[in-house]
Amino acid sequence: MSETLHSTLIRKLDQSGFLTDIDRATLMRLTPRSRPVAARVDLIVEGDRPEYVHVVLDGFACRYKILAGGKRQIMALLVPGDFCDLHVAILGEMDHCIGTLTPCTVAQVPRRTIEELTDHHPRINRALWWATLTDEGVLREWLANVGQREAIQQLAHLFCELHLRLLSVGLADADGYDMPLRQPDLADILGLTSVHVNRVLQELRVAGLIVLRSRRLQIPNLAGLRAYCGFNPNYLHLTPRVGEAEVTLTPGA
Amino acid sequence: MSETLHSTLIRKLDQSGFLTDIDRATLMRLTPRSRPVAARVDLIVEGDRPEYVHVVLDGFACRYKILAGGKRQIMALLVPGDFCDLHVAILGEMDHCIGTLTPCTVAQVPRRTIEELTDHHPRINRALWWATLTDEGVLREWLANVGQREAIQQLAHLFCELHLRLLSVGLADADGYDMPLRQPDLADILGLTSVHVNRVLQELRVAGLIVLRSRRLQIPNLAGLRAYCGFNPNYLHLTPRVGEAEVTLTPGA
DNA sequence: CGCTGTATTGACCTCCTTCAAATGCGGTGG
DNA sequence: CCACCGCATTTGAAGGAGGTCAATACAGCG
Repeated sequence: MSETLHSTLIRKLDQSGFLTDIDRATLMRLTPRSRPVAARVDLIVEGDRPEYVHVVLDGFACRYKILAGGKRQIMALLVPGDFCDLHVAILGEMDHCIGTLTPCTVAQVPRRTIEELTDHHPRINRALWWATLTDEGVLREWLANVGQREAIQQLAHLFCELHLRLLSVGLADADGYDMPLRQPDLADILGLTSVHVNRVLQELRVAGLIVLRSRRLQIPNLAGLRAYCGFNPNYLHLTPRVGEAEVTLTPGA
Repeated sequence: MSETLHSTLIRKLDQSGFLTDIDRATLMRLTPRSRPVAARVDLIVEGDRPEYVHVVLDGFACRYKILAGGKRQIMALLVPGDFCDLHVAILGEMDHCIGTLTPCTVAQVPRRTIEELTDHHPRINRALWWATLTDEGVLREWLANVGQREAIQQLAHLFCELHLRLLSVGLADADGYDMPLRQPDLADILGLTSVHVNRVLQELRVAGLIVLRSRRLQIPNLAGLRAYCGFNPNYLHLTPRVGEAEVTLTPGA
């Protein structure tokens, strides 16, 4: 199921709209080196200064921090195509951890290779900027989600976001996708307890907004779910063609 | 009080450690154009495609979003030296608003100038990357703050962060700084109500952790405040010299 | 000295947490 | 095919952090 570094990376960076054939050829010359990683394994921990930048080829990983008190906050979901740690190419030391949530395939690119790309290939540099800035857009939306929305709308919003992100990499279809995250993972994304996530999931089911069983999320009424949480996909900066079929933006409850 | 674009920008980007004299000379050739902006005024609103990148020279501004329901989440504080919208040079359309919180002086740099810098000046490019990635680090910490900490520790953490950030631009001293934010602003940063911020501020005062009156925040016991909220400054990626005098990292309560 | 905006207080409410136990489910071995 | 194990989900009861609404106090300022 897992794809190559080349196809994954090119599909991802092509979404920026900056690449030319020359750039794609440059990316094709990268020497892929990938490895399987089990679920719930750390790829990088806070304080590391890794020599490689990681790209997820298959599975779900996440950025997270453990705070004093032992609570975990997940600060990003990393799905196939996402860079785990472009940061370290610039900042040196990691200020958070990266771990798998499901079994993953992960590719490694030497830090020097990234530096070479940003220094000498302006359009690839811009495409990498684009990837970083869209990540930041997602992060901002998550902050708004956790800070302002009620639990039930938080969950609905997360499901809407994942739907579009997975669509853009061919891992979802119009009305659903595989949802391998467990309830405690969802809880640590949203700043809730897993108990409350459980109760709220049931509310969403009863409202007919989702069908979630055996690790598969079905969305019977996409427009309804989006309206319910006030979902506006602009922060993902996707090309218009990705799953924009019938976005109805009625202000949510 | 407001400084020039040149000195502000160079001080900021120099923190990355990437600039040479040549780069600084390049930055000196920028033609500054700055303007005063009153408090509570929008510089850019969601959906804009501005032709200028803004830099705060004086005062406090913020990134924010208004969600369906009218609630405001502040997603970043912009203090002197901070870029408001490097994003637009790459992403085109803004996915959030930027507004002043206090009276500000703001400089404008044409979008094309930024593109020219990122394309042809590798070390300035990296310095801009550094600025963006540290912003992202702050955003992650805010998410963890809002998602996992109790209100009183959230406030303490915010005060610790601001202390270091303002120290790094010469706007704080060892034991305090000017705090122009009103309680509703603090509330929208932390995902709380202003009523609750008020009550929690009093708790911090009673605990002897802060003295806050007439827009001035005093921190009588910095190590104590940091320990109280488990503050770890690593995410700011500051050079060691900035205010690291006596960071004591005892895990917070 | 009154005006305006911010800070403060009180009473009540509810969303979410906590703790602990029970249920369900996918796999495995007998 | 069934019994059993380990894991995730589900449920219940009770408590607490923070929200809501509305009134009051206060500070800076013309």
